[in-house]
This record gives sequence, structure tokens and C-alpha cells, in this order.
Amino acid sequence: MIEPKARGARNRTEIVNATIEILEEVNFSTLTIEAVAARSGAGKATLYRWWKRKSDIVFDAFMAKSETLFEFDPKKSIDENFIQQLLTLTEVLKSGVGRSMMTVITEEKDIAAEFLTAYLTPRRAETKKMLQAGIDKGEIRDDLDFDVVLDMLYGPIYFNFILCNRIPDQTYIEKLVRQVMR
Amino acid sequence: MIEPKARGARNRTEIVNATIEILEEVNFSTLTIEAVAARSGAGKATLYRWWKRKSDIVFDAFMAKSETLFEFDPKKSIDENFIQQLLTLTEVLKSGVGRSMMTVITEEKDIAAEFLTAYLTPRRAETKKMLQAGIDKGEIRDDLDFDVVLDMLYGPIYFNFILCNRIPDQTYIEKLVRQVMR
Amino acid sequence: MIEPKARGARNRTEIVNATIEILEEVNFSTLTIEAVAARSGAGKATLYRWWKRKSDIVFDAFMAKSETLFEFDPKKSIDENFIQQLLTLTEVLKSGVGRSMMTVITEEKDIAAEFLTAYLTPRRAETKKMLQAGIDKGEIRDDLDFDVVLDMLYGPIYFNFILCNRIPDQTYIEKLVRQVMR
Amino acid sequence: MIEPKARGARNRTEIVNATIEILEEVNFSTLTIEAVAARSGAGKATLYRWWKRKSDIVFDAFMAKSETLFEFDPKKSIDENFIQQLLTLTEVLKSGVGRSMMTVITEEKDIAAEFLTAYLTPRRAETKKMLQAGIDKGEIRDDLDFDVVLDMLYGPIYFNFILCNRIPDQTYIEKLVRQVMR
DNA sequence: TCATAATCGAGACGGTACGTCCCGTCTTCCT
DNA sequence: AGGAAGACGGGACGTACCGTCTCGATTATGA
Repeated sequence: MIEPKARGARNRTEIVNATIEILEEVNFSTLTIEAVAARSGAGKATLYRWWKRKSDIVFDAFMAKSETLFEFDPKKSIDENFIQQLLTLTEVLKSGVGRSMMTVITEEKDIAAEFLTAYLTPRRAETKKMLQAGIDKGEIRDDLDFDVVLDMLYGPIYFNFILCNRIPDQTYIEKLVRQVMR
Repeated sequence: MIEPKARGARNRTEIVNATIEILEEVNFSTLTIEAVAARSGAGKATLYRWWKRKSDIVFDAFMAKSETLFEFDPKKSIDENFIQQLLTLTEVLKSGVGRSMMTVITEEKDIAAEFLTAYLTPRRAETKKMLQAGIDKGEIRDDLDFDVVLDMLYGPIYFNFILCNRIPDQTYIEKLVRQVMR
Repeated sequence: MIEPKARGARNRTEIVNATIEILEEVNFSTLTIEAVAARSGAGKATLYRWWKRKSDIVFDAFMAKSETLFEFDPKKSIDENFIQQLLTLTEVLKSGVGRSMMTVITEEKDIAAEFLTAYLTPRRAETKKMLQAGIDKGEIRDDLDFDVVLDMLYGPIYFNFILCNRIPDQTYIEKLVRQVMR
Repeated sequence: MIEPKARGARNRTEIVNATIEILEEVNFSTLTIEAVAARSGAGKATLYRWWKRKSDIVFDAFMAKSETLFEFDPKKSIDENFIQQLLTLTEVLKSGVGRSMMTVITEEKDIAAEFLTAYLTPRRAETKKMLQAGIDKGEIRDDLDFDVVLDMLYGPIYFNFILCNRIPDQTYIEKLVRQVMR
């Protein structure tokens, strides 16, 4: 027997989806709670019951969008793994919620912190795993400062995306990974 | 002969300064045009006469804040020059306007584009000059993709600043430059 | 059982009363919706929800002020009844809302029309009743054009009030009624 | 040789005419000084040099419009003279400036007073002359209160015009004069 | 005849109120 | 009982005019 989702839970997903939809059309500033309520068919009060601020909804929406965590595939080469992960990241950033998440991060320090622990760190952990595997295999030299290397991989992606308004493509990412890996 | 600044010019600076001040206290969303008008002693209409959107004022404020362009000093080593430039960048980002500029960039594509041409590109040009100087001196290998290298330098700075909410310090920057330069 | 007044109704009266108050201090042009909102403790949006224009509020305020309809008293003489009714009219006109109502009427034709049907006509009907009673009793000749006679009674009141800025007193009204009645 | 009107005088007429024109299109509230300036080709400052308030311009415009004073014609009958004068009055009231003048009078007591002395009183004097002529000729009984009779003539005109939004036509005026004159 | 002053148009400016939109809260009514 | 619907007080929006002000360009004159 299929457990029917509780009223509350059903509502939450509808609201979050409405948010994702709207953010494909307008940017974060222009997003209004009233629009989310209207599109999702929920009452405003319901929104405020679960989220304190607009940014919190966006955070949840972003997390929902990027639910599936990229996972290290030991069968592929290290470089291929890196490339795949950065492509996945690019994909998420491209969406309306992705971009809005960036906006939120620049404005609300506490959400930035939550983004760091709940989104960034897990992915970084995965990347670290890859790096370590590379070192173990001897494919990569072992005198690296992990954090700096990771920044050199992630940084340019966000940098291009946010500041240069340029979506990094496969070619760019390959060049980047090769250059970082030497 | 001292060029007597026009009424308009004086006002513009006062408005821009008021904006910079306020942005030390609140973030971009919370910044209101009415507050800027009030603090600068200007009428709202005056603001709208010169700027179409709040973001445009912030852009001008940011440009005013970071007026002085870092300049390549050939007497110092290449690395030192890099380090100095990235520190300068960090300094600007740290300010309220700096952070707000990041917010604006994530929201308004056209301002992002203007930021690219009016702020980023000149600085990148300076950095490219340094890179070329390094290659000429033989300090740096000559098979690099310039753009990717520059992204590897700038990217991590913005990345740490925006996403990790961490202000890169001298140590970090030195490590970064060394790693990139090999 | 006391019908508990709806939230809306309570607000309406408060707003209308605030309007009446303010109009004792300033004239119609100087009356601002913001002032009404402030004095009544309502939000501007609430005002606009119920009334489209400033003039509409003033109309309602005027109607509230002159709620009690003068009623023909068959025990008194015809003349006394006339005098009493014109005095009542004068009383209303004297107030701030009264004067403002005159302003509105000169400006907005549709409100003038509403004023005619909702305020003037009922009072005229009452006056006609009196006239008819007078004719029936033989106190008044029966070859009169009712409308013209009524205009000769009301007209001078408004005329003195609006154009001569003179408030008709008992003496004047008595003279007027006597002259009209012959 | 035609004396070329001074710059100032020429401007004044142009401004006043512009006002009259605009008042055919919009009502007093909606009339803006900027519009008058624009239409007349004058600078705003010029307007403020000669008139303190919008209402003052309207007053001048009204006086310009009704420059020609109706004059008592002893060859015609008393009644005909009355009828003619009231028709003239109606004509002026019908215009945009006329109606606006009424608005102004309800709002600004000092202008109302000026209207009384500069416009109303001269016309009343003329009417009084007619009344006196009638009495002298024995056409009219001699025990009248002049002021009340005049109010009974003028009052209904203004009353119908302003409050009933009805423009008194020849028939009405004839009936009125006959009724008042008995 | 031409400098010199007065006058004017144009419109920027600091303000105030407009009418609208959305906020976050709170009440009502329906299911 | 719980939620949608949406009224409410509040505050910022972007606009329109206010009345004051500076700026040139245009007259118009008297040295």
C-alpha cells in the first residue's frame, strides 16, 4: 500500500516546485512570496509557517533541484571524474534557482554557511576522494594543498558563471582540469 | 585652473557616497532608493533622472570605490605583483559595495556585462601583461592557456569570498599563486 | 442580539470620521489621502480598496454627516416647516465637509449626479410634500410650477453660501420664505 | 501706429488664454501650472512672478472671459432685460473657466470675496437698476427686499447649474423671472 | 554700435503626495 | 481542525507637480 504523503509534505513540494518554476522566469528580487503562494495554490500563511524568509524557500528549492549527489566512479579515470563533476555543477548553476541561489549567498551570510555545509562540502569531499585516489595511484604528485587545488577547480567554474556570465562548456572544463592536474 | 564642478557632478558624488555608506550597514535588497535620497539630501526624482535602477547606482558606487587601477610594477617579481593585485581585489570585495556588486551581478545580466568590460577586463589585461613578462623572462613556461590561468587566479578569490564567505588572506593568496605558477 | 459590526464597517466609519475631522481644518484640495489614512490609522491601500477617488470619500463623509433626513411636521405651519428645513440645510453646508462637497460637485459630474439623487431629491420630495399640503389647506395658490418654486427656496441658500460666502441666518430665511410664499 | 504691447502684457494674455483653453479639457484639480506654462510657451518662473496660486490665474482667466458687462437696455421691457442678463450669466458658467471659477470660489475665501466685488456686485448693481426702473414705472410692487429678490433670480441659476448639473434654458429663465416678478 | 544689463525659456532641484505592489500578520470561512 | 483566501497596517516603489533656483540665449538700450 502506498503511503499517501501527508498534506503538509505534499504542499511543501508544490511550493518548492512553484518557486523553481517562477525562478525560471524572473530573478530573485522579482520573486514574490505572493506569486509563489498563488502558483502553488497555497495560502500565504502556509508559506510563513514553514519558511521565515524568501531566501529560505529558495535554498530549499535549490537543494531539491540538486538532490542527486554526483558520485565518484573508480572505474573511470580521475580526470574524467573531475570533468563529470564540474559539468554536473555547471548544469545546476544554469537553472533559475541556481542563479538565484548565488544571489542569496551574496546577501545572507547564514544561508551561505548552510550552503557551504549542506551542498558544497559533500561535493568537495567527493572531489577530495578523487584527488586522494589519484595520489594513491601515483597519477598526481603528493605535495599538493588540497584546499587550494579544489579552489582552483571549483573557483573558475563559479567565476566564469557568475562574473563573466559565461557557462563553462566541456572544452573549457577539460582544459581547466588538465591545467590544474598539470 | 580648477574646473568648477557642475551642480550635477557634485550631487552625483554625494549620492554615490551615500550609497557606499549605506551598503556598509545593509545588504543590497535592504538598500532603498529613498534611504539613499534621504542620506544624500537629494530628491528621489534626482536619482531617477540619472539612474534607471537601484543596481545602476550600486554599479557606479562600486566603480567609484575601486577607481584606482592596480598597476604592474616591473621592478618587483612576477609573483609579488600577482599577490599584490589579488590582495587589492580582496580589499574591494570586502566592502559593502563590493559584496553588493556581487549580488547585482548575479541578478542583472547587463550590469554583469558592464562589470566585465569596465572593471574585470582592464584588470585582467594588467595580469596578462604580468604573465607575458614572466614568460619573456623565462620565469614561466610558455605553453599556457592565458585565460584558464587567469581564471585559476581570480576564480578562487571570488569563490572563497562569495561562496565560502571566507576572505582570502595573504597566506592563502601566496599559496595560490605559487601553486598556479608551479 | 447585537449584530457585531464587521471589521470592514468599523474601519469605514473611522476613515469617514477622520475625513470629516480633517476637512474642518483644510479645504478639499489640501486634503490628502495619506492624511486620512494616517489620522484614521488605516493603510492607504485600505482606502483605495473602498474608494476610487478622494471625492468619493468626501461624498460618503458628507452623506454620513447629513444622515438624518429632515421630516415634514404637519402640526407646524407650512412656513415654519420650510424655515426649519432650510436652517437644517444651512447647518450642513456650514461644516467643512459641506463646503468640500460643494467643491467636489463643481468638479466631478458623476458625483454631482449622485448628490442630486441621494441627497437633494429626497429633501426636495419632502419640500414638495409641504407645498402640496399648503395648497390643499388653501394656504398657497395652486398655479405654481413646483420645480421653480423649490429652486427659488433652495437656490438662494446655496447662492449666498457658496458665492457670497454668507451663511443665511434665521432672519434671512424667514424673509426668503415669506417672499416666495407671497 | 499700433502700440506694440509690452513683452509682459503679451505674455500675460497668452498665459491666460492657455489657461482658458486647458480648462475646456480638464477640471480645476487636474489643471497644472506646468501645463499652462508649456501650452503658453512661458517659463514656470514667469507664471509665479505674476500669480501666487493656480486659483489666481483662474480668476484672471475668468474675468478675461466675462469681460463684457451686460448693460441695461431701457428700450426693452424689464422682464426681457432680466432674461437677457440671466442668459448671459448662464453662457459664462457653461465654459470650462466658468465651472472652474465655481470650484475656486468654494475653496478660497479671499478669491470668493474678490469674485463678489469684481464680478457679482457690478452685475447685481445693473439688476438693481432694472428693478428700480420697474418700480418707477409701476410694473413692480414697491415693497420688495431688493437683496432677497436678486437672490431669488440669481440663486436658482447657480443652483441649477452647479448642483443639478442642469444648464437653465430660455424657457426655464422666463418661467423663473415671471414667477419672481409675479 | 556695440557692450551691458534685464528678461525670459528651459528645466534641474529638494520636496510631497500620488496610486500600486508586496510585505508579514491576522481573521474569516469553507471543507 | 486546518488551510485557502484575502483584508489589513505598513512601507517602498516609480511618477507627477510643486515652488525655487540656476543657467544661457535673446533682447533692448544708453555710453
